[in-house]
Amino acid sequence: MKEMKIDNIGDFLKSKNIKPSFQRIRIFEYLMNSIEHPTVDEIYKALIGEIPTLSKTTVYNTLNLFIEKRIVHMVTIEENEVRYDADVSDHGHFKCDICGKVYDFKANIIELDTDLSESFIINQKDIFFRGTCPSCSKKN
Amino acid sequence: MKEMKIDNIGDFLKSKNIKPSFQRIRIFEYLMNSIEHPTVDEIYKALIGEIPTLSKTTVYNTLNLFIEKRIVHMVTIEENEVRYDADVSDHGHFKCDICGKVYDFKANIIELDTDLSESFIINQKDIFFRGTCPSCSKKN
DNA sequence: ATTTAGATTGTAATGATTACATTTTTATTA
DNA sequence: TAATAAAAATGTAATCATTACAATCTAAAT
Ligand SMILES: [Mn+2]
Ligand SMILES: [Mn+2]
Ligand SMILES: [Zn+2]
Ligand SMILES: [Zn+2]
Repeated sequence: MKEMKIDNIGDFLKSKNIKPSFQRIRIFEYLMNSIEHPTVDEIYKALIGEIPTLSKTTVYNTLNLFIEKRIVHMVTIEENEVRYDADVSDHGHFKCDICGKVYDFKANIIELDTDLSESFIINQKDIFFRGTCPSCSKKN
Repeated sequence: MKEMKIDNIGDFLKSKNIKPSFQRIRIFEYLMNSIEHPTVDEIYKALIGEIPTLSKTTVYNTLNLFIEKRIVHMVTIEENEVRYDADVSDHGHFKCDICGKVYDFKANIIELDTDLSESFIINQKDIFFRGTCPSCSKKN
């Protein structure tokens, strides 16, 4: 879930040099209001009722465009499928190995101390934790 | 590449409650001596010459067992395929978006400041950076 | 109205991973 | 040792996410 509310998604897309087609607006809106980092399949299933002509390929194309324009991040914490996130601010992801749910958390990635030399150009920083979430550990 | 050298892989596997079959020893040895975080396919192709009866399924089964026993980590920085790492110490991965190479780097993950509550049980911490590596940025 | 670029779609292909049944090897016990 | 049981290894086929590619549609520009 993107924290900063965007009032007009069409204008926002235009400001990023993306033509705001109906499908693109709805896909971004859905992603922006999701908390669960949906997969392509989940996005497709959520919108096919409202946009009966939507194809999965369009969802793929749109998300790849959003990633290229840096308004969406790929989340690869899952092994076999990619998830997407409209919150491109620095934050970490926690995946519960029991229930599979993915949680956001704040992390001070900028101050993280590494031995990477200056000559590495860093475009994206991701932090993934795995373990057991509070609600799953309570059940034991 | 695992920094701490293991002199006898059979004994090491036994100490982790893993029966040291020939295939398991060779797969772990290959992973331990690799620097490139190989995929299942790369491991299979590297060993099929020496072990002509090896099947890809065995590589999958073996790696899943190693992960369960916590002597190998999954590296999901790639979108469509999982990579594996016999170095289970805390370190980060940098993927070059140009040449696709994956680099290790040291990172002080333990001191990373997060707002995750105490009730999250963390089993694994991963840090992934993306960008352009020095040798690729030199070419521009 | 014509042209052109971009947007959308569908079909088929690819490629990673898993399910499952079978065979082989190893360990245990009579 | 021989019989039995458990674990390891294998192969085939299925599943599923993703991509390639060609075709169609839309909307803006001339
Ligand atoms: Mn997130
Ligand atoms: Mn590594
Ligand atoms: Zn959980
Ligand atoms: Zn590079």
